[in-house]
Amino acid sequence: MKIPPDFDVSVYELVAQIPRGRAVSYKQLAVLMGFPDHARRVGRALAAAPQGLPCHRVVSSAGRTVSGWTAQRELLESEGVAFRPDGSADLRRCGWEALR
DNA sequence: CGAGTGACTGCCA
DNA sequence: TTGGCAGCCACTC
Repeated sequence: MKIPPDFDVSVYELVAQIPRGRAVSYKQLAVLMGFPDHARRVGRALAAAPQGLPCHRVVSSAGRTVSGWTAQRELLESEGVAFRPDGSADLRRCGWEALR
């Protein structure tokens, strides 16, 4: 499956829909948008994401915050996202579309 | 044009 | 449970 030119845009729109107090993994985003094998591509898209996008709500599948961005955890916590003692986001409780 | 790198994942020891 | 390793894709050197 090829990557459409509006792939990045789809990522942005999806991220913009993440409700406050929720977190999503790159893999989750890739799956929701129909590209389960392009989590890495999603990460690259977010690296170039425009300001104003709540990209801090996106973490790795293990719940790890973005490399080199320690403040991301603070932001999520201030929104009500639960974190584990090891410093990973609790996607089981605060995962978007994966909450149940 | 080949090699290296990264906001990733999943499998195996 | 934790750490190492191999696929993957796009971009830069």
